Amino acid sequence: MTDESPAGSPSGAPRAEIPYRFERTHDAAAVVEAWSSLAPGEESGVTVGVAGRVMLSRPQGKLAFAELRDNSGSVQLFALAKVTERFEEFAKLNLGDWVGVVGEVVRTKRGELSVKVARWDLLAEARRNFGDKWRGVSDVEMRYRQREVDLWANERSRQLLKLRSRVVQRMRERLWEQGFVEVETPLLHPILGGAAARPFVTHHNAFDSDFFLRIAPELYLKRLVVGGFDKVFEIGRMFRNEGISPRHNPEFTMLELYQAYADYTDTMVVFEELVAGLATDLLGTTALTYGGRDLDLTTPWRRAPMAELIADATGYTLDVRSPRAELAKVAAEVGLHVEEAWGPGKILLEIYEKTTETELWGPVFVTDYPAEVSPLARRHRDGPELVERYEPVVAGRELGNGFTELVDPDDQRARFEEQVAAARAGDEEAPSEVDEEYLRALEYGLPPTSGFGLGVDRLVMLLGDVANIREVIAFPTLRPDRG
RNA sequence: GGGCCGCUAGCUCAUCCGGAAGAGCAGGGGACUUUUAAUCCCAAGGUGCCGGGAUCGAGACCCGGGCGGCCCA
Repeated sequence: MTDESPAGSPSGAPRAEIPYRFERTHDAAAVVEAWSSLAPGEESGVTVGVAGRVMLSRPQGKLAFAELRDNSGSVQLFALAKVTERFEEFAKLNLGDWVGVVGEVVRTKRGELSVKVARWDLLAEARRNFGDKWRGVSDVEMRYRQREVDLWANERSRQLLKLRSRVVQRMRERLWEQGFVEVETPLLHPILGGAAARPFVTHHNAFDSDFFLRIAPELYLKRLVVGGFDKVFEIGRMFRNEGISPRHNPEFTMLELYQAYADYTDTMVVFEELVAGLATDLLGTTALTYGGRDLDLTTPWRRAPMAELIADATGYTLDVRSPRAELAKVAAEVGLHVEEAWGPGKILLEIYEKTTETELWGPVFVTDYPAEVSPLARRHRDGPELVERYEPVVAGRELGNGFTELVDPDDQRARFEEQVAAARAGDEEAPSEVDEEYLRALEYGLPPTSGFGLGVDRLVMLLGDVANIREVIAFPTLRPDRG
């Protein structure tokens, strides 16, 4: 179904040769805007060059009308046998054909602003059609596998990818304005690190060694802080070898940011101001609607410890210091299968994710995570079982993850060793060896630092009000169709 | 990984007690000097996702597989 034959067949009539370039003077939106006050039946006397796809065609004897669509919008083409060169051929243009047109801007008697075609070139022939001209393409599989068709057929798809582009652009500009330096760190990692996730593995031939596609840039970015970049960020692709769902794509885009001399209370402010600012830049407001429900991103956002939120949601008073047996009992009551290897912190986190996170509409910073599940975060100033970590939760999902960074090389080594032990016990999301290069960097001295990651795809979903991550990814990962 | 649903013309969809597969749009031919999903006439267009099975007979029923969607883990 993805390899259908070309629709119909060319008429066989000789087509003009495809030119190598076309001199465009205006895009469709510019024409429509510049001549908005032209009266019905009036001719502007100005000749323009426009180009795009023919999305509707209405030949009518010695006249022909067509809708020309380009990246900016649409404008009508108006052809007359007496005026338009190769009129017969123009009247036979197929939907989807690309044309470049030179002609005068006029408004028809019926009031439609048009370019009256004098000269024109076929710029590309559409040998395949672009779906039903009224209903477009709705087959979800086709929309994702043949995104080029979807983008022409569905305005909404185009809007979402444009929104994504503007989100990333404004994100960069805002961070630059705040003095953050944008950097790029390796995608090929010799050791797993920076997050808990199963990796993709690849192979470098010359070194004859395996590399992991990165699951997070965290350790490299903090090494740059050690090197003196006190405000850094990276926007880039991450790869996690996990299942696909409406909220997960195996490759996704993350902003990760670090600021020296700051703790987690400082970067929570950076986070909420960034997200609220982007909403204002792109939607003009922080009062959103998501999935038909109001969502107010106005700062400051609520901050609440995980244990408090669990108590609110479930009535259970628990924290990381609760006896493991008690935590396990509650976990079982809420339907979790508790594994032997889970300590109290892991059980508490699972209870939170199962019972509480999806119920949080937010925005809210869930704070103070168990140290056991946060190997890169600094222990809480109020007690070593917790760390100074937060996850901003919006619409029942985490939008990011941040913390006061662990700067003590001895504690970091101990945490790495716990992870390696977990990997030996079968945890496929844990690194199998201690990252000595990172520990060495910490030994050179990492000042007090805080940072966060922000899921760019999920942010665009939120701002664009869509439920499926694939809507905001140009080419989402699909199973190869070898049917 | 499990459950439910979907897959019919290039696109959007019908057909449904199991009895030789239809429409609109697109594409082809023709008419039409101000159209707006233009209209009208003509002709053409199918491996009913793939493979098995029961049946005189399957797009439809059964089994297996593929791809996708949603939900759950």
